[in-house]
Amino acid sequence: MTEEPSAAQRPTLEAVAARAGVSRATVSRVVNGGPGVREELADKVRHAVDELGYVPNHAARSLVTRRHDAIAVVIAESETRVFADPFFALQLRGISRELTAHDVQLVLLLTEGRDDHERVGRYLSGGHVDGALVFSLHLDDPLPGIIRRAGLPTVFGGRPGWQDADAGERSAPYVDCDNRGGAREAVRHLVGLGRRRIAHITGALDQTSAVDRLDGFRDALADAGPHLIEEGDFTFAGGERAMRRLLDAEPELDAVFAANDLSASGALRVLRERGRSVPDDVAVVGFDDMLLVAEQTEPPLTTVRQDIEEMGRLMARMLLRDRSGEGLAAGPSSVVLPTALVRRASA
Amino acid sequence: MTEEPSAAQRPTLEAVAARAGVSRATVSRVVNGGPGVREELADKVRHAVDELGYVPNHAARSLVTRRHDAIAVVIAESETRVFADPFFALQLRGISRELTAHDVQLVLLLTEGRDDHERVGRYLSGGHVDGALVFSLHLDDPLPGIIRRAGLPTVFGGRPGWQDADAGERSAPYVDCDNRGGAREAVRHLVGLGRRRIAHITGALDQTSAVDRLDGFRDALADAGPHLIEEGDFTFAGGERAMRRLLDAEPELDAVFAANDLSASGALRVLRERGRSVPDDVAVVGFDDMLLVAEQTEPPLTTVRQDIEEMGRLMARMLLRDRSGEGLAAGPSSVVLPTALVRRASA
DNA sequence: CTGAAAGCGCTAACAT
DNA sequence: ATGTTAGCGCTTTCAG
Repeated sequence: MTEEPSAAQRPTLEAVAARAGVSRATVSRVVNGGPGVREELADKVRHAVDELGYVPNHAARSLVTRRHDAIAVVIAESETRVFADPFFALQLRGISRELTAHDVQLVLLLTEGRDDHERVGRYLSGGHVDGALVFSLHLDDPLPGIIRRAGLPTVFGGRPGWQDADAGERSAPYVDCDNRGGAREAVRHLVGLGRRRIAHITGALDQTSAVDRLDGFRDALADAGPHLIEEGDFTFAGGERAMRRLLDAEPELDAVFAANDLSASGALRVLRERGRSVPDDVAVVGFDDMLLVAEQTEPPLTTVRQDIEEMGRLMARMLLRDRSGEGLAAGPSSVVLPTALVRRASA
Repeated sequence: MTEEPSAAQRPTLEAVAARAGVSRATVSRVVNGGPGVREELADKVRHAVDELGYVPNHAARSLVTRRHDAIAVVIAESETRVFADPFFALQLRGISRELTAHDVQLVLLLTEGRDDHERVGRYLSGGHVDGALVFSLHLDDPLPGIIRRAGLPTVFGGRPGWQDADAGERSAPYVDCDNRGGAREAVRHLVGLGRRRIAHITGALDQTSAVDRLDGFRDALADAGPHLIEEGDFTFAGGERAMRRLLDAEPELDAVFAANDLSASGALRVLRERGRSVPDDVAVVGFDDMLLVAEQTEPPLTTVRQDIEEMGRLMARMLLRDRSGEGLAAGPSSVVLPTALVRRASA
């Protein structure tokens, strides 16, 4: 009644050693692929391991090695966006793939606003994981500071917003796509189509991706009047709102570049409501190439593609490289991936 | 050069004890809220903890308590669906919320097909986590067996497909929504609208949710001819394909119930292509109430809502209840949540 | 109510 | 090449 019925006592290194007639150290060597064990003995050990169904105790191992073979993925995004947008899911998959290949576990930390930062900080400083992958920072986010103090190897997803000076000598490594270049290309495409009044629906401007895309827009259209730029927030509803304001301010507009596909999709909806045909009256370009959204809008969306899964994979790879002790000098400290314009029907 | 520059030696229980002038045992009691420590001493200890910035070493603790304060979330879904569908993201959020409240960590295990099952099984049996939440099982999935053998407390997301007999006396606890009842209600709604030729696009029939929804369809429409039922796979493309076949087989159909919103959305696209107006010519009902999809289709989708996030939260709660030793007799072993029809424009 | 001491299972020097 | 040994940091009887 008090005894745990199943989940019997798991065999220890000691038990394997006894069974194989060797010392614990030898078993440890075999299990961890250590060097210099006679093949004959190693075989015996492996047999004993199989027979007993031995699995190393991770806690005991961590206690001495101070490694955890686990990294944290922190998604610092609130309600609205995280899960309306398959973006994070794709990154997660990329990350998961890479980690799996290295037998490293993924601890997922979802934050729900500022209160959570403390909790996350505590966890990250708590020495439970070997590193962290941090996404979707906002400009005033306290997380980077917390992390730096914790001294935990970290790679950021998207260029962090703080000044490089703050970060000391080496700034934190990050992976991002070429937001500015992609935006520029999108707008140039619109210009090439002969559009003259091109508007922009921005993303949430407390994130560098939104700022960079806005910069790209301006690169291509230095003289765009302020009434052609309307702030959005990367959501569908934000896209709708922005599109309404744009149409009110500039009924003659003939193109719009939205900071992501979700807001482009909101814009499309408003354009339809207002009787503008796309792309005839108004051409629309998005950003992300989120298939679930871009392929299913009416009409399908011309957009700027970024390889989101690859970004995730890359982040994980950079973190693991760091972890394996290569440290400072190895490889570039940040990576910016190229984007590509994907033409569909909307522009 | 060889010294780790940051990440200095973290203080141990011992250090705190020395600082507070008490024994390790006392510090341990205070830190863990143990009973019977004089308030005066406890205060001293707490001060020392703060001054030193002491954080307990999790590995050391696990080693002796055999608890990990971590659970695994296993998503056993392949490429196609996991990340096309915000479904899992929502569940994850529900789970994360509940776990956070209990200071339990979430280890995410994404599988990529059968090869991965072994890896996941090994991890789950490896004694790294206190329990598991498992999603999206397919009928012939080896995972349940592996898990049962590992003797790990587990709650399934969605009714598992195996026969109860296999599972021994108590079958595995799960959380699901009332797929059958929801489907029935959807179809009755269509009938109430006066529709006479109602078709069904199923989900992937190796998952119980798809089978249950099909059963619900049949409950309401016992005499539906087989040419009115077309197999889909819960994807947009699957919905398109199925809709085409249905229209070919039964051009006169005036309604379709799709097993989820994504496939309903594919159906909508085909209906538009073929010049049928929705809902005038053909009424369409989906399942899930995935806002990203259902609110943005043209026209917006009438669908069956399930509270996905709540399902996640509930699963976590059930698992934690189990973990806290209440064991067998406490509470119902499975939960089926109600669904609700959400009327929009498509039916 | 508090302290002393015995491990939890494993790795990594250090011997041999 | 293999074995011996000393902890890693913590919880938990058991004495006092």
